[in-house]
Amino acid sequence: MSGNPKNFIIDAIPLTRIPLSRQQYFSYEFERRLPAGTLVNISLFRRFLNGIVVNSRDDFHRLGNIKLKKIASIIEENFLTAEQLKLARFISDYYFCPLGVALKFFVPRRVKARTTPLTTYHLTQRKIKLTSEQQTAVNKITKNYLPRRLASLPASPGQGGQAGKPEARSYLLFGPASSGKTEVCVNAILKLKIQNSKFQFLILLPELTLIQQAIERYGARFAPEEVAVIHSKIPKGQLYAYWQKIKSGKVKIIIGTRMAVFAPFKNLKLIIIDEEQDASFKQWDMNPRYDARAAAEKLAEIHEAELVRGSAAPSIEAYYRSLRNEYKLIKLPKLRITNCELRKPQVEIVDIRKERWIKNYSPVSQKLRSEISRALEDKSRAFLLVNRRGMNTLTTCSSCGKVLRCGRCGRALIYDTSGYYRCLYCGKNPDLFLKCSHCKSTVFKNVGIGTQKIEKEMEKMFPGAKIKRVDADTIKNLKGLGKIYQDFSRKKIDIVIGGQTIAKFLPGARLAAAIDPDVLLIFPEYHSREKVFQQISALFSCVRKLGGENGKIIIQTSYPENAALRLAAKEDYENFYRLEINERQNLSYPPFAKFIKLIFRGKGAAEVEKTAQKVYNELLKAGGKNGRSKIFFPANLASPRLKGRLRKIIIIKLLDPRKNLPADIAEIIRRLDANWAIDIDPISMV
DNA sequence: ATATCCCAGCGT
DNA sequence: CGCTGGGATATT
Repeated sequence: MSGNPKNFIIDAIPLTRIPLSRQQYFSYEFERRLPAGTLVNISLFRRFLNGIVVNSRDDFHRLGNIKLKKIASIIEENFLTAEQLKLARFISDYYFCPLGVALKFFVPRRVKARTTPLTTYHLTQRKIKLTSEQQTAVNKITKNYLPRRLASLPASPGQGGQAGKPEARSYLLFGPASSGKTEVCVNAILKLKIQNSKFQFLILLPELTLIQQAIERYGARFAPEEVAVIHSKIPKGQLYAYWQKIKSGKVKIIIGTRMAVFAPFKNLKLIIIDEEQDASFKQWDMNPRYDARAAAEKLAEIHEAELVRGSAAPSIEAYYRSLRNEYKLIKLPKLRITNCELRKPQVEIVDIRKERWIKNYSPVSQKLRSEISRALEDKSRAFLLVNRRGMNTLTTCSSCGKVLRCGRCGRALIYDTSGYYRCLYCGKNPDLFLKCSHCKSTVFKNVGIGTQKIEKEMEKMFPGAKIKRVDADTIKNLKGLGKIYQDFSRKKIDIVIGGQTIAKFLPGARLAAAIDPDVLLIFPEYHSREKVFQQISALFSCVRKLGGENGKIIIQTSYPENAALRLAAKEDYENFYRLEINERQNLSYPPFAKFIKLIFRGKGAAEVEKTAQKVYNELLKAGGKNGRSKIFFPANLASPRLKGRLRKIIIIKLLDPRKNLPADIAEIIRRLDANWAIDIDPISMV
């Protein structure tokens, strides 16, 4: 007989991967109850690891001879808050991630900080008088500051609203570049801070590059010890110190990237998601593949906090939801800056095809070239936006310029390393000897301009100019970033070449140009047009930062008639939205459908083929019944081989995104082993 | 993470 | 029949 009634059974989640098909907790013996959230050390199959207590119960006389191991040691009682446990559960359930893996992200490495953080702020506490529109926005955001129970939100993001109207506690703050969105947020925070000095505020940013200016704008209003900065480059010890100060309530404002949602907030009252449209909020490369925007929404629900999504070009999903009153839409008027009226930047769409007629084969048009040299003469600066996606080639017909497209699903065909043209979306491989569907030509051109190519071109064209290419390598450390910022401000750099985030990071440029938005425009993704719109909108914010100066924007393209480009050039978001939402509805894309991406990674081609086929058949059987979902045949990826393993992708499209995932499909996904990557609401489908 | 079990393939 | 290696499995 085992089991001692005087003891207690403690259920704990080991911080490791337990297959989703199994129970996520394991039971141990201990002489007293332990509060949920306690960090313990437990033995699990001949090794010791950390775990989180989720439940304690009385022991009982266990049948058979079931022996439980003892909790090895208690590291810290009440280590995780009840709110953190709730959020971890949500992430685990919604994103099909083992609970122990999700919890890992809530547990920082418990090490002493080597140095005390010494953050210096540019204390530019200039008092700016808000416009009446801005003041109204502040009032709207803060009017609900008293805790009020929220009619239960939909359990999962992107699932639309309830029949009954929920209290507006989520806002979409929509205003063009320099319309004062940050001022509104700062003032909302200050107002709430006066109401109750214990309130905590969270500012989420999509990328590291944007952290510093957020610290300057938000952090300056708080004492240095009330500010925490959370991102992956913060040293472990310092991160842990911040974690403790957030938990104790000492820290009042938390500025960070997506991982900041895991912090142990004590009295969270307002969450601001800046650059709401940015896809970097979604973690796509490892578990949990969560979207910080969805997590923040859950976090706001758990803490009964206000949530503000801010953007100059909101995501289609957010705007859609605001029109359905799931978010309250707050619009700031165009072209108004706090103290001076701005002239609209001159925007020019340059038809790059005409360059070929005048025998210019450079990726830089005559027009852009002359604008750059004019900028150099004026000693003003230029920013050239090059999509890093340029690595991916797409193919155009050399004689008519049409993009090669898949006959089955209409997406652009991509030249594969194996030497064939493929549709990476639906897996169809067209004929070996392709003909252009339009003009029957068999001569194609693989398109793709990278940052290096433009850098070389600039060196050739402007030998005296100071040129800086900013890409992933440069962003690796914060010091390098700071240097670029300073060099650019002090005019030590004339031309910067980089991606979209650099446009938002830079202190502004007189000339901003999109070198090749076409790559993005015809990229085989349902949201490619949305991305293009966002990129052009980033050029506007880059140029606007120079205050009253008259800026210039150049967009190079082979599709000057393209509606997304033309509306972006006019900053006409509403019409772009109308166009895009119709397309999404007609073709059943988000927010009218929901995608799930399953990727299998294996060694041998036969095994990969077989496994993918098997799961595909199971899914077909489960989902095919009611016509509510569509399962795409296992396809190859843009890079079929990765880290020596072959890969196959299965896309599930749920046609009724507001309904819960069908139970039989969920069950199949739960049974997939560790060789499968599960991505709910994926950003990319290739 | 890793001991253990199971099975295929091989040699005697 | 026994030995070996590889792969899947379970973990309180």
